[in-house]
Amino acid sequence: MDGSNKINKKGITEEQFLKNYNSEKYEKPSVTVDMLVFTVMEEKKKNYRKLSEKVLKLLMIKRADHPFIGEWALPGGFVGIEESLEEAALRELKEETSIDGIYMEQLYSWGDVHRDPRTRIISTSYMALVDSTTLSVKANDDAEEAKWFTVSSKLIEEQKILIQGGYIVHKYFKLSLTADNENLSAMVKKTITYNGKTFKTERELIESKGIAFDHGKIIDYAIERLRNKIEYTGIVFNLMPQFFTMTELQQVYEIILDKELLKANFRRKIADLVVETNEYKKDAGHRPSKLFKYNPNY
Amino acid sequence: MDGSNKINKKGITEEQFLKNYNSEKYEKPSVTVDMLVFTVMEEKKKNYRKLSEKVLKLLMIKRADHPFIGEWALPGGFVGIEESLEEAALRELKEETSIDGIYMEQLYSWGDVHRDPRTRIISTSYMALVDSTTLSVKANDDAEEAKWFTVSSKLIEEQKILIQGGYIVHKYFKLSLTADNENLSAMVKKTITYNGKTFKTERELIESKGIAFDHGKIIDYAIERLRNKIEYTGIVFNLMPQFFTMTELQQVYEIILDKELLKANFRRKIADLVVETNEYKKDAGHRPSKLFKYNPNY
DNA sequence: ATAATAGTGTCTTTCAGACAGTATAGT
DNA sequence: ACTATACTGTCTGAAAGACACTATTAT
Repeated sequence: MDGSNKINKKGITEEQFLKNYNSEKYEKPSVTVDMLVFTVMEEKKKNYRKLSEKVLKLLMIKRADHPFIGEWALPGGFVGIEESLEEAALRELKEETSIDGIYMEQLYSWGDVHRDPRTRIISTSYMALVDSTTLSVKANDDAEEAKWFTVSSKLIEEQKILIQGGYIVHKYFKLSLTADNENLSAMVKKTITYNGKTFKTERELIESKGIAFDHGKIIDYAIERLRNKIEYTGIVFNLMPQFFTMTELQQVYEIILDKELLKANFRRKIADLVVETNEYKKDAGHRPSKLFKYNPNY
Repeated sequence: MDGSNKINKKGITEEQFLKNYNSEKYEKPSVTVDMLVFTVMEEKKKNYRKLSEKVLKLLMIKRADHPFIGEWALPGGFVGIEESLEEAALRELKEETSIDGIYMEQLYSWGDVHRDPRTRIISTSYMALVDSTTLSVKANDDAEEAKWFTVSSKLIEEQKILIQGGYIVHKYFKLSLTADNENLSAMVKKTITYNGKTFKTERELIESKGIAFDHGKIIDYAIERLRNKIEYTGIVFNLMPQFFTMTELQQVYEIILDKELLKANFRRKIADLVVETNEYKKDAGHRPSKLFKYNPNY
């Protein structure tokens, strides 16, 4: 970048400096990426007329070795010395899911000193959103067991404590992951401190059942981000197939936001984000519904 | 966490496993933190009646050694093996500014392979917002020169290219940093790709004058985040003194959003975020204005 | 008196929330 | 005919945007 021949105080040029640079002076942490792969799947219908319900799913891997042997962890792995963070994340994603062109964004970097019992590990988490209709989870090479868990995070308690010149709010979120015979859970305590001047938000994992490392906290963070972003971006469409009905789209909003929406209002709100097609979904014992697709020109 | 005596396939217990764990199997990247310390300062008045104008400032350090010797960089440094990312960021912040209780949040982790010519370095950036009235930048210990630069980022060109089944949008942002006799700049190209299915956003530094490393890109990212967050959080108050007038608050919004706001509407919008006091600012050749403070109960 | 800012009132348009109504397939 | 869903219309109230008006100080 700086092609100059400038010298530093010791009279050394940049070329010489770089040749003699020793990055091993201090001990380095290890760096990993963790993937949060979300998708939406359908539960089977209860009767021929009813629509099928949708659920939010997260991909987890069963740990085959220490530490946390037998517990479930986010897919992920070490960042190679010759690959960027994003390349590492994409590589991990491809190792688990077979398709390309998946939406992915960086979430957060977790750097507590003792978050991994093996050694000092800093992990950057990435969230990926996939359309389950085009998805296939790869055969488990390394006898690695991968499974989709239904996820939900619910606020179960909130307390506000007044302190000198400010206050502290504690929010307790119960995270649940379920899959056929597996039931994992975690309790995350989110603390917002206002000291009369500035805010500080902290997340603490106060209980973790069957979820390895601090991954319960990471999952909770990801769900929060997903909830926020669905409100002001077109991020949902990454979870949808190319063609979908308005009701299907609304269902996805509802499971992510964890609340019911009014049909008429929902349609008005997202009208500009979609384009109608001439196709209809003629399926069950009721009126067929028009298929829509994403409107990228908005 | 898992106090069990489970053994893995090789018949090894967790205790033995951890004792024999060797984290040096693969070469590790170095990890640093970079601080983006923003504040708002006043330019002197033009006449006795006029209000002073406000400017957004960013703290930069002049590089005394290779690489990028003589150019300006964000304050930052290596993460110690026994400190968390956040502790490292707080330590760097304290080395530059003397006061505690500063608002700080993690922004993003930058992990391109060749972003630093010395060695492979992954950097996590943190944004800090400080109230300039209580601020003092520390004396420069290491003959390190620290300086506040006026920052601005402007969208100067936007082009949309239609491609097979989607489009690409290029946005060019011109970043300017100015301080007395220094004039730094960078051009950042933000590319949004829509391939008919998912979006991808990339940032590329296409020009950098006087700004070291990829810091131009990081600064641009931070300004975007600040602009977004000011709209839906109370983050601004970290840039304000305890007591302020409505006009002062509006000025801070205006310099961050880089657009003018209508007084009456602005006051209505933030009315619930502030509480009026009985104090007035009696200063210049015009009507005194009431002082407000932040309303933390909102 | 004047210049500059402080502060308020109100009109219009847009949007969110609530609810009620009509339409249409599959059995 | 019936059931479950598809789809539309409209009322209300809140909020955003635009603009005009009045109030108050230091010089």
